[in-house]
Parts: sequence; C-alpha cells; structure tokens
Amino acid sequence: MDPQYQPQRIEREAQAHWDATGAFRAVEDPSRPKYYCLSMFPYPSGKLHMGHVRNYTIGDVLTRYYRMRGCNVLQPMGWDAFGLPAENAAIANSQPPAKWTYENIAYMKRQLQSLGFALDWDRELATCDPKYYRWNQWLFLRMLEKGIVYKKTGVVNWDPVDQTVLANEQVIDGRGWRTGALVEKREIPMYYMRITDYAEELLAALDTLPGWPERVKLMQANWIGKSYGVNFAFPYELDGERREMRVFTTRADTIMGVTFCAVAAEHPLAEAAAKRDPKVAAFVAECKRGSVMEADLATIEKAGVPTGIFVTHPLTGERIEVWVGNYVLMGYGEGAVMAVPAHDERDFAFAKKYGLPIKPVIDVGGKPFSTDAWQAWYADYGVCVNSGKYDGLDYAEATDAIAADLHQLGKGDKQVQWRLRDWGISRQRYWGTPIPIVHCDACGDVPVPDADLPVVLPEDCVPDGSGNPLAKRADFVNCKCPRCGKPARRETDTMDTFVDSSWYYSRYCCADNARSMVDERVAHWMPVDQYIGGIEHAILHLLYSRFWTKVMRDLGLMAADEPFTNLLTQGMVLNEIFYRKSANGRITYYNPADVEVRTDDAGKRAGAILKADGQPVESDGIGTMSKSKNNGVDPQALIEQYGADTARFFIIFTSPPEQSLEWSDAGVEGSHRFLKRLWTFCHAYRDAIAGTVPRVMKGEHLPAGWERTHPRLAAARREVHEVLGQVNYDMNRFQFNTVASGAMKILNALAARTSVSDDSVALAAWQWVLAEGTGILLRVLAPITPHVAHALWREIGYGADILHAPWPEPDPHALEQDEITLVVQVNGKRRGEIRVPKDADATAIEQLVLANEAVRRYTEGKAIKKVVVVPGRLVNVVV
RNA sequence: GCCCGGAUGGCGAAACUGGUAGACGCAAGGGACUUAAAAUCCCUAGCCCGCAAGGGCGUGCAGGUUCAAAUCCUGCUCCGGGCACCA
Repeated sequence: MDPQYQPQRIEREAQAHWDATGAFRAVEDPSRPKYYCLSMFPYPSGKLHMGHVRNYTIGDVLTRYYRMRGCNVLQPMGWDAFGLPAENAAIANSQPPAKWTYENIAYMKRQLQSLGFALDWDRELATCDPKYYRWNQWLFLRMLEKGIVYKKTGVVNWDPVDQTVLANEQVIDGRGWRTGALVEKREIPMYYMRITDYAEELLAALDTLPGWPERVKLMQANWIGKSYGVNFAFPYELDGERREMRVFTTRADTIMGVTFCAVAAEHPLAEAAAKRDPKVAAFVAECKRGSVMEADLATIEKAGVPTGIFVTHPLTGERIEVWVGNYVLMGYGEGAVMAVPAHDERDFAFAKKYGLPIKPVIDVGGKPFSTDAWQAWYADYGVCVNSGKYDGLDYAEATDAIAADLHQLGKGDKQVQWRLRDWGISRQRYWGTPIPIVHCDACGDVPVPDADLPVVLPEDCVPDGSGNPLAKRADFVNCKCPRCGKPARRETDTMDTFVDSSWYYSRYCCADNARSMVDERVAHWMPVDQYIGGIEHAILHLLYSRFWTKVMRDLGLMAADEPFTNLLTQGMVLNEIFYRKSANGRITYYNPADVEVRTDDAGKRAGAILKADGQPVESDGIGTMSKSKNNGVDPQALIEQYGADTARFFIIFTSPPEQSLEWSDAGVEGSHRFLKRLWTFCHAYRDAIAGTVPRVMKGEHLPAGWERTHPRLAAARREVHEVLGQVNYDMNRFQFNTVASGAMKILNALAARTSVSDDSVALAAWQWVLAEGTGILLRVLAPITPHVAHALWREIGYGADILHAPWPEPDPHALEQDEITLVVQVNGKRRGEIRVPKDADATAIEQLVLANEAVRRYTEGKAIKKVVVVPGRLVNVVV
C-alpha cells in the first residue's frame, strides 16, 4: 500500500477496473428493484463548468447510494446538442455548428469520464443525430394527425438590418445584439402544440407528485394559472355593423365600476380605429416596436390612447370608451380588458394618468377610499356598493348574480381561464430538427411521409448571422411534393430545442432501436425514479416533458402518466459577470478568470480591469454560470491539481444541493486535506486491523460488557453510529453536505478517541472498533469519493469491490447510554447542564434541577412560576 | 411588473417537528517538529466589556405570538431563479 495519497493513480486504476468489468452497464433485471437516476443532459457548450460538476456529482451520489442499497440502477448520459450557441460559435469562427458541437461533445465526454461518474455510456445519445431527431419528426406527424399540432401566426423579434428573427436573449435594451438596430415585432406563421388541451391534467396531476419540491409544483400551478371568472361581451357599432368586444374578468363583482376598457394593439378594434385615426395608428405602430418579452411589457410605462370607439355596458347601458393600452396582452384572455380603476392598481394608475373617472363599488370593511393615491386594500374582496341591485352582496354572491344576469341577456357566462398558452415550436434557425413539412402550390402544406424520414439537416452550413441559412440551401429547399409529385419547397423552420429535451429520458431506455421511437424497455425503466437538474428548469422544460409524456401515453407509446417520480432541483452555481459595451451597443462578456478586481487603500472595491489590456470592465452583478455570460469556471484545473475525488467532495461539502452557490474555491484545500488524512490513517492502521476486518464483515461481535471496561472505545463507537444514523437521515433528504461532514466526524472520532493500552482485551476491542468504523466510513464515502473508497476497501481487505458492499446501518446497541445531559435554562437563558439517568421522569428531573446549585443562584428569593421539561433535551425554569 | 426562493461569525455552512445558535470545514492567530521552508500535529477563536470569575448583545431590518423563535405570524430591504425564442 502506497504511504502517500496519489489521486491520479488511484483514480486511473479505479476507472480502469469499472471499465473492464462493465460495472455501470445497466441490464433490465426483473428480479431487483429498478432505479432510474437521471441528471439533466448538458448542452455541449465547450467545457464542463461547475454547475455541471455539481449536477452530475449529485446524480452520481444517488446512483451509487441506491446501488449499495440493492437497486438495479440506470444512469445514462447524452447531449442536448441543438441550439443557438452553436450558431453563434459558427458566426464567430466560420465553422459549421456540427463540427463545433461534435468536438465539444468529445472533449466534455472525456471530462465526465475523468470525474468517474457511474454512467452507462452504451446508451449515449445526441439530439443532433438524425437517429434521434427523426423521432421528433415522427411524433410531430402523429401529433399533426391528432390535431395536437396546428398552424397559426405568432409574434417574433425581427432585426431589420440582419433580416433575421432574434431570440429574446439576443435583444438587449430593445436592440439587436449584433446590429444595434431597433427590434420590431413581426407576425409569422408557426406550428403550435396544444399543451392547453392538457392544462387541467397538468395542474391536477401535480398532486400525484409527492416527490417533487413544493416550490416547483407551486411555480407550475401558477404558470398554468387556472382562474375562475366571467367572460362577457360589450356590444358596439362600427361602420354601421353590430359587433362585440369580449373580455374576461375574475372580478365580475366590480363590473358596475367599469369606467373604460382597454385593448391590445393587435386587437381588431385597435386596428379598425387605427385606420380612422392617425394618432391611434401611430400609437399602435409604437406598440409594435421593442421586444416580445413579457418582462419588458410588464415594466414599461403604462400608456394608451383613446380609440374614439364606444362600447355599451351590458348591464347599465352606459357608453364606455375603449382605449388602446400598451399593457394589454393579446396572448392572454381576449386581448381586451374591462377597467375598474377603483379596484385594480394598473387601471387606477392609467385612469390617474389620463384623467379618467374612478368609481368605487366595493366596500372593504369600511376602510376609507380616496382617488388621491392607491392603497393595497382597494383590491380586496368586500361588499358591493354603488351597484344598484347588487348592493350588499359579497364577492361570491355578486359574481353569481352578475353572471346569471349576463347569461339571461345572452351576453356572457362563467368561464375557466388559463394563463398557459399553446407551445409555439417553429424556429427560424438552422441548427435544429427540420420540421417535416413540404409546401406545395397545388396541395398546400403536406406532411413528409414516414418512409421519407428523417428529413436530414445538412451539416456543412456556416451561418453568418443574417437571414435563415436553410432557406439559402437550394439542395435542401427544393423537393417534390409527396402528394402530387410536382416541384415544391421544404419547410425551412426547425423545432424549438425544448422538443428534443422533452422525451430524451425515454429514448435512453432503448437508444439502440433503429425501427421505433421507443419499445418495451421503456415500460421497464420509466418513469425516471430520480431526476436531478437546475431550478431554472422548474417551469418550461419540466412542464413540456410532462406534456410530452402524456401525449406519448395517449398515443399508446408509454404507460407512464408522469415522467419524473422524484425531482431534486439543484441550486445554481453563480459567478460574477463582467462586460464591456461598445459604441453601437454591442456587449462583450469577459470571464472572471481574465478580470482583476481592484480595491482602494481602505480595502473597498474600486472597479475591475481586464488583465489582458488593463482597461476597465463593468460588473453586471452575479448570475448563473453560462456560456452566454462567459462566467463559467472550468473544473479541469481543479481535477488536475487535486483529483476527481477532491473536486467531487468539495462541491458536495460546500453547500446543500438545493441552495444556490456563489463559486469560490477557498476550501478546496480542506477537502483535499481530509482525503489525505483518510489515506494516511488507513495506511497507518491497515496491518493492525487487517485480521479483524473479515470477522467484523461476518457480523461477529465483541464479548458482552466490553463497553464498561473500555468506555473511551465505547464512546468512539457510539459517536460513529450516531453520525451514521444522521448520515442515513441526511442521505434520504438529499442533504449531502452534512453527509460529507459526517464522514469527517467519523474519521475524527476514530483518530482522536481511540488509544490502546497494553492489555490484550483492549487491543482486540480497539482493533474491532477501528475495523468496524473504517468500514462504515469507506461506505459512507463511496458515493461521494468513489475512487479512494474503492482503493482503500481493497487495500484493507474489506472485499473485492465496494460497489457491491451493502450500505451500513447503525447498531442500536451502540447508541445506548445510562445517563444523558440536559440543558438547564432559567427564564429561557442557558444557565448550566445536568446529568440525569436516561429514564428519569419529569418530576425527578424537576427536583434535580431545582436542587442544582447553578439554578439556585438565579432562582434565590424568586417565586417559581413554572418548570418546562422537554424530554431528552432541556429544562426551563420560569421565575 | 408578476410568480418562486434565499439572507446565520472574517468565509462556506450546521441546528430533523419551536427547545444548548455557530457542528463540520476554510481563512486567521499562537505553539510543536525543522538549520529553514513545505507538509503534518496541538491549542485559541461569534461580537462587546472584563486580568479573571462573570456579564451583556447576537441568525438581513421593524414589530408580534410563546416558558422558549434562525425556525411561526405581519410589514419591509437586499440578493438569486423564471416570465413562454439561452438551455
């Protein structure tokens, strides 16, 4: 056994052993419980960053833990390989995205392998591989047949200079990131998936997911956004024609307080008004500038313009003016809203700005109302006033009565409204799955026949940032109509990359099947037992995956209702973001490793400079490590300097998995030092315990009563088993940082509390406690630092392979104590402690405490009001 | 703006259901070993007052409930994630 800890050698040997034995190849085996452990697959951005290391280490800890618990574990890996960064890299380097992507995959795969993850590489997949994305196309066609896919127009960001559609990320302060041109909204035809058909089930089924974090379920529920209200019509006349403007409201009880209405710029009423009034036309045009992002729309200054069109209030018959409002969203509800300034904060602000009337119609427990300033309670539920026949009704009564009256008039009804919108999947981009449609002048939009799948994406394109590269490829575009055989044009839009990631988990079960999307092995492995990934995916990716699973189920492809039984949302790994903005508004991000933060004489921060040129750079705060913000930290240096086990231990030890983590490598030394100590410790005692190890592993015990003759050894053993109990608790609640601490505590207990005297009984007990404790320690460490655990397990002779060792359980006998320590408080302040027999009752404890000298100093001359005894913990004397 | 989280020593954090705040580490200071350094080992340490014994304060801020609050409630501040074309 090497006296020095040599991680590089140990890790090479352990990995070679796992490779040679095919240790992580998962085979369907009905005789053992299956455990499908999946971490979100990475985008091949170039190098791993710390977020990846954290994600995959967490997944690997669970994988190895469940293996030791006796499960047949599948942990696969693949590549979310289509996407925008590859096109950006292509523009920067004049290289096809395919070449860049495959090179990145090769490099990152080596990095993952060097970290020793227990992955079944036989099931590896990449979404940019036609063998994968043909099934995107195949399922798209099935969904088209079922009416789940349909075509309609949608709004996109348009860069008028590059003549290209921009992603939201590429719009910075309303301008194109490369050209600096003001971005415009543009309506184009796109394909949509009817996720709203599944809204009810996606919401209700959240209750069937006890293994999901509450916060994620809450976010999804709010996103789906089921609300109950009333949908009704305001009739109006335009150009001699009778029309209706429909609105939805959750506050029908305030309908008598409507003083105006507002419509979105894209609403037909706004468009009609724009034709008659140049001021309206100018405002509508103004609204069409800027990005389509909701965060932008929600934070812009509320503005509007009157259309000069009046509608009739369906209950009062009043004339109500319609305004165009830049805050009304066409995508939600009817694209038109009734405005009740007295009871809605946005309407209030709008009414104040344009001098519109404000009419209070709800009394909230008599709280005062003033049109001077908005108060939070104006929006509370209350009782109708100023509302004619509805006066005195509460929210539910008024809503019922008003809905009934509207129904009677044929003007409206109660309605369930969803916030969720259908999923637009068309992207005017090159590096994605081609949408399998052919456009024929005679036949229209014709689906590509299954026999012609996949529609293969040419891999030699080099995008230049303008237009749509696929549209420029005559060899791709020009084709024959599958229906009539005449010349036709292939669809050049590709699919949203969320399509790729919505079902990859089921493809891992049967990645080698060339004839069908999925097969019977999906029934064996699905659903995923444990899914691990960043909290940033709490809504979109997870919701799309849930939707896709239900679609596959309804098409008879999969039995599971839900894809992921348990979900662990890992906190983001954050790092500071540095950038410079050029004259035309173009932003360049700089990696923190290339930036030096300056401090003044007082040690205060005084800006930052780029090391390369000494010129200042701006800080954009801290944010999640990403390619686009160039603030990732490459783990390679860490792995090379300290080894994979140190990197894994450190990332686990430094923070609980669900908590976001501001990256700092301060403390890596401590993790490395611990592994060195572990090695030195095992090396020092190996010979002493080697003979005892097989007896411990066979389950033999020391002679009864040894604890009384060797109290120090018994205390050490008790601590090992106490910590083990805590470790097991923490393992099951995913608090791996305290599992790592627990390993350190076990080593401390074994190293510090055990010493041996000359007599042979003590020697035997010492060897026994050490042999048992070290065996526990190595198994606790095996999921976190598998290489060193593997090497030491073999070196000391515990067994051939720690992968197959059973997970340890604490011995209840080791935890027994005759006396326990209670904390004594007087008036809630800690004033001492007291030793009591473990089974002392409350009365006995109370007497002991009141007789205690330390307590008497504080109770002397005071009346004792009460004594609170918390069993096993403390006693509080109230005076 | 809306939805969801978070804030505890100089730093990362721990404290399971309201019951000893700061486990386990990092950095720091002191010491041992060494010609010296590295490595390793031992000791100290929340903050303030005090030689000490001891006392006071303390979990982002302001209140509240309780014998007892990091933990529960109300109102804020700041930070992070998401907002449908980054993935």
